[in-house]
Amino acid sequence: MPLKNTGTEQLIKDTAKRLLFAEGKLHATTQEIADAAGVNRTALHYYFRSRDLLIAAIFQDAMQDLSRRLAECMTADLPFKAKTENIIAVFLKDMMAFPYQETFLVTEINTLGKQLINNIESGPVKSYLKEAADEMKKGTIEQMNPVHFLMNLFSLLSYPLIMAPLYQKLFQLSDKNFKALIAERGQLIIGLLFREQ
Amino acid sequence: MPLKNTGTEQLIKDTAKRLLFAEGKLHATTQEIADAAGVNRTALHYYFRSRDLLIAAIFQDAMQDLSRRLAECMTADLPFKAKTENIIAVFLKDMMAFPYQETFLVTEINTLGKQLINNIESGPVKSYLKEAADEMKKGTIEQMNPVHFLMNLFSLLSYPLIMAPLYQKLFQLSDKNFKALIAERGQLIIGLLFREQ
DNA sequence: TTTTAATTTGACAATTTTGTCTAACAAAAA
DNA sequence: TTTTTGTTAGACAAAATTGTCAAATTAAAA
Repeated sequence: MPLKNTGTEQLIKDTAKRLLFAEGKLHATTQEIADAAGVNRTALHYYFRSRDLLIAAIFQDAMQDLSRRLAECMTADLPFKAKTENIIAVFLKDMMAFPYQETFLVTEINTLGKQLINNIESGPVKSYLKEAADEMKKGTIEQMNPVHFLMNLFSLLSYPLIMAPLYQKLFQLSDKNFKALIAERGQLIIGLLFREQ
Repeated sequence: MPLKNTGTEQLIKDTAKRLLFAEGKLHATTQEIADAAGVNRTALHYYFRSRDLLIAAIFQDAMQDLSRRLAECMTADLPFKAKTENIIAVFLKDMMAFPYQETFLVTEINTLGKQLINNIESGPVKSYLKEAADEMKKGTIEQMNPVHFLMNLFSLLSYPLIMAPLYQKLFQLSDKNFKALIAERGQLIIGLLFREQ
């Protein structure tokens, strides 16, 4: 008999991702996840066997998603600056929806060990770094280790969103004003990373 | 009778901070903390009553430490660029020792609520932002909302260290090479934030 | 409709984690 | 030395969290 595919398995995973990646509740229990999904906690065991396996599935999904996004963005058939603008658009959007995804990944790696990372493809990143090096020779971007360039890019994109709860208070910004600031950052980052044309 | 002050209370807190802030094990249990400190788990209850209170104490300490560092750095009696260089030195050193301190703060805020932040002093930051605005008028730094300038600064400083476990793999860097890269970032950040002299 | 199998659920069990209590221990004071 | 009190540790209890099982439900297949 084929699966009925009621969507519950996906619902559980999506709900867990919302709690973990969007709301940043990294200690979420199976009960909290089940409640948020509106299903009995047993369903979680039916589909994933155990909490650890659910977390492992979410971890793998997130790693694969990150790998896929990197591969798509880094190897897009675009000139370097346009490619970088696309990276910013894609990652900024993703960070706004799921600011704590990378934090979750790192926390899991820190608690379970680095062997969790087995399948992250570094090829696409390598080729982007090579392009960045070429741009530096051309003089369109500052001379530096290309790894710095990429770390700068991701830092400027991601960190403000990860630290939003702290920074909103520190800078005394309303939700609305903070969002407006974040929306400005795409352009601003381009301006910082590329020399004035 | 005076306290014997065996240092155990401080030892427990320091050990917990090491696990949480340095090793990034945000799910550390009381047993793990006690074991790492080499004390009986009961000692933890003797000094802090409960796990929640220990976490609360650590949270308050971290917030106060952050506040203090901000106040000291932001109001130092130095010209703007030197002040910024000092901020970089101070925060880079701290991030190298405790990369997950801010992550811990944000995670706690996300799980327990924003009312956790009651006593962060925004005055010193405000005055630094004002100075940054003045520099923009003078033209030594790019024109932008000063909040962006400060978010850029902290992002460039902090994010690479927080994401080290991921980035080392993604960039295929040994511990040694990664450390060397991080050590370069102070200068690099200054170069990015300040116009060529 | 009846059958069949996937799904969902509630009750219960096991495990993990946290918290308490009492006694042992250690060091300063009497 | 004896007393006193802060500290530490082991045994036990409670609570929270996770895991299991069997029955009920649902929807597709026969």
